[in-house]
Amino acid sequence: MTTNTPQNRATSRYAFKEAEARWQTAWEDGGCFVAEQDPNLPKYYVLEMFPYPSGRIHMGHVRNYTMGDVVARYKRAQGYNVLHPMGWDAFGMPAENAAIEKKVHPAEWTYANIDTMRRQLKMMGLSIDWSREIATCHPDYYRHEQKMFLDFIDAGLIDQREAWVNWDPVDQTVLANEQVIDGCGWRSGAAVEKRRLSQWFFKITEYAQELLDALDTLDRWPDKVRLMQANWIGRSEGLRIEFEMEGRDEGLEVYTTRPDTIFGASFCAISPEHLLAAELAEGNAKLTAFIEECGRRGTSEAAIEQAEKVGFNTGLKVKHPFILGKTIPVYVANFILMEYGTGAIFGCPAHDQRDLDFARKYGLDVLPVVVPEGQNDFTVGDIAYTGSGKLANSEFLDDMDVEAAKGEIARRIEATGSGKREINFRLRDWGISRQRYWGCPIPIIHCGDCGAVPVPTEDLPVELPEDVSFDRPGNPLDRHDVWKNVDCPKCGKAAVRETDTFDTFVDSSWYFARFASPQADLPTDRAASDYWLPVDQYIGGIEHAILHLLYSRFFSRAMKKTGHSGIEEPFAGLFTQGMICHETYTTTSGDWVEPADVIEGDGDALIHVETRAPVTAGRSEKMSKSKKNVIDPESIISTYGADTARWFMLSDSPPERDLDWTESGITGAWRFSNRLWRLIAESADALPPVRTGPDDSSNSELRRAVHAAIIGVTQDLEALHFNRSVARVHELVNALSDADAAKDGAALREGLETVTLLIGPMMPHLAEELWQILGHDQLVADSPWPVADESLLVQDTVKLAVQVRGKMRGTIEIPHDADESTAEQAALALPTVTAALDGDEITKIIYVPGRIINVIH
RNA sequence: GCGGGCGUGGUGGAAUUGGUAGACACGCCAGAUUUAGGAUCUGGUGGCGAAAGCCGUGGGGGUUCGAGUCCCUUCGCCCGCACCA
Repeated sequence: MTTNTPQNRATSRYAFKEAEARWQTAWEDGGCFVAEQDPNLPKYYVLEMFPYPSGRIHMGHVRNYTMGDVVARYKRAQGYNVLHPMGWDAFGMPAENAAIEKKVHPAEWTYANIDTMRRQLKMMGLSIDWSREIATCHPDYYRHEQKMFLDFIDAGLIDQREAWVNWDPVDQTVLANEQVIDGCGWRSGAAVEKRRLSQWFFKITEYAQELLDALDTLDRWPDKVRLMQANWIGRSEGLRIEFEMEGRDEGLEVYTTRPDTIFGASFCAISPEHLLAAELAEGNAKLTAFIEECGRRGTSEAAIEQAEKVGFNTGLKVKHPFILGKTIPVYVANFILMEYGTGAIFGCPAHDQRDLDFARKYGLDVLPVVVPEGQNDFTVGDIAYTGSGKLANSEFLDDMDVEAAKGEIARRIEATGSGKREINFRLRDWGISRQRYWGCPIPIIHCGDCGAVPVPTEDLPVELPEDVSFDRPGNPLDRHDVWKNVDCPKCGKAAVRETDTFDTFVDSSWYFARFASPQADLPTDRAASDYWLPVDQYIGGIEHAILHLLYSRFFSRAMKKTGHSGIEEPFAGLFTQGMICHETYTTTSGDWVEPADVIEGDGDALIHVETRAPVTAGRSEKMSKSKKNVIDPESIISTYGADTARWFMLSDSPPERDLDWTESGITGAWRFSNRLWRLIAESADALPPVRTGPDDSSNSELRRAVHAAIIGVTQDLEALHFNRSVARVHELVNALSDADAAKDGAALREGLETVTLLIGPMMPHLAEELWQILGHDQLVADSPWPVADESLLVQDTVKLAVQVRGKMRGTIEIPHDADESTAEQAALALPTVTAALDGDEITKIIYVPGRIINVIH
């Protein structure tokens, strides 16, 4: 203790380094944040998306974990039994890239990163139960994942089939979509090919309807995330139609959501991956080349849809089902997805933009069959018409609206037996096979006789072999003969292990459940998970709005079906935070410059600190290493302290929006924390002693400010509006700074104690320090949240805005329960009002008690 | 291409959800003070105007007694798109 004599307090600044370390030790020694199951206490499970151990924490982590920590500490103060754990999403490609580039084993690299990042997170003073830490790359974690996979197989939730991948012929490896740049492998530069590989799938599509319906129950999720998931699931009601093909026995099955436009059909198109395309390509070199060319695109939907729409006329024709004698050409087209519907469509160019682009390119007919109300001479140019209207050029459908026409076509098609109504989903099954080393091994053994045989439970875990090298292309598991070659568990013959590993999304789809019982022998301890689950507040980046969250929702259902859990929805509350941005700097030659290397030269011009070359400030962008606009959290915490960093993260920017990192922002937070420390350290000795009984303080104005702040901060924290709670704390501190310790001692003590408790979740170290200075022995971490005395907030009079014809003309102060005539009289007595009326007759007066009075003339 | 979001002073943002636009903070201006500190304190600060006042929430239009908030339209920027995590 160095700061506790009055002299020191008055003259020194807050010694954050020493204090933060001291309070972190106090929390740890007291076991403050160790969560224990207690059925008598209401639980609250706060979880932030766990980090990938990429090396060091970044500002996005600081923001994410600060917000979660505020919620955790606030809920703890409110009397909840809080679970707030931390772990590592530790499998993934960067570890393998490091192995290739830096010759370090993925495990070694990963665990070293975890050590660094754990140490950095601990510097932040988070209220985390570190005894529950898990890492997904540890066999103690992934053995349970393998067990659940086997249970999922038994429950019929798993499928094995072929699927397309991006293949790099030089690196002999499968590429992620992000590794395909302009159709070439990111490392080798070789043209990417598409290959079909046998892969494992989770049958998430069986839950499509349920996952869609249950979105309505997630009332503490952002609407936009629910909407994005609903669109992703993409339920559509349409019609499957079989067209007769000329000169062939079998028909062509297409799926359409616009059967009403069938009279406008001018072509059919099938996916390059369609079986018919493959059949026609045999002995047709041109078509084969076309299909191969399509295969050189990436597999991503964005790449497919953005590519210019091209097709290949197969020469085949189908018969129009309703126009006798009319035939329609069949194309193979690059924009048809095999995964959706039947992999074949009929194109009606007038009413679908993609079809229109295609038709214009190949000179196909564009016949409008839906005409907007009142436009009889309607034609389509370069923009397809997708709105409502009346059917035209469509024989028996003419003059119907779109919905009626859809129904009529469906009825007629079904009557002929050439098709049926069908509900389709855009959602595809979740392919989980990854041809990589650093992931959870898929516990399957392939036997020539028995096929794919699950590894028996007693043989789990299937551990990754450690003696692997990355000096050759391809998956090291594939060439690890000792690990790979095993006996078939069924028949005992020589067999080989599955060398694919799980998608890392599998790891992150159930970690929240593992935190409830991280040491359990089974994947979950049901008593623990039944108590703690679901997660009450989940916090993370918007970039996970779809995949991670949807997969976790599926996994919860699968775990319920297999008895591993009792819940369907994993995350009762969800909050998605914005990103951290920073100004970018470039030299005249366009190279990025780190903020730390930029200084002001002569005048205001920016220059490079060493080369003195001129530097241009660019727009603020998401912090990224490639743009060199990152600020290292550890250096910020060392310089300003964890509390200052946390306070800045919470200030100003609404948490769901992007936050601009600025030097002035962090120094502003730094000054505020010192100002608050000084305010309390300097007045502590002049205050009356710690209260023991009811408050009898007299300064009601000050007390009103204090209790209004309690209500405001509580509401704002409850709504996760951290920036507003920060503003309210500022307001309270401003009010307290104006108070006189000699005159309003008791009220001031109440106010200072209150503000200390209110900042507790946000600046926990400083709060402990101030609480001690104010004479308390107990930790803030163990203290209850302040409760407002609402009776102090009742005011006798209210200030009312007075408008004349909606224009603000002044204010009046009247009793809060004043009747209309009192308010009117007061309003009309205002000189600004009489001036604005200018003698006109009043036609109407609108009086909204407590809000406004509006005089109309 | 499809889907989603955002736009308010010099800056970050606030606005009880249709009722006094700009809380709070940064910056800036003026002053004070000093143990010269990553200072502190006091006052001012949306724009135009001497003032009265007028104008102001990306642009245009509409609904309403009243619109930052609701509707239509338009522009700009950002995010996601299934093997990144």
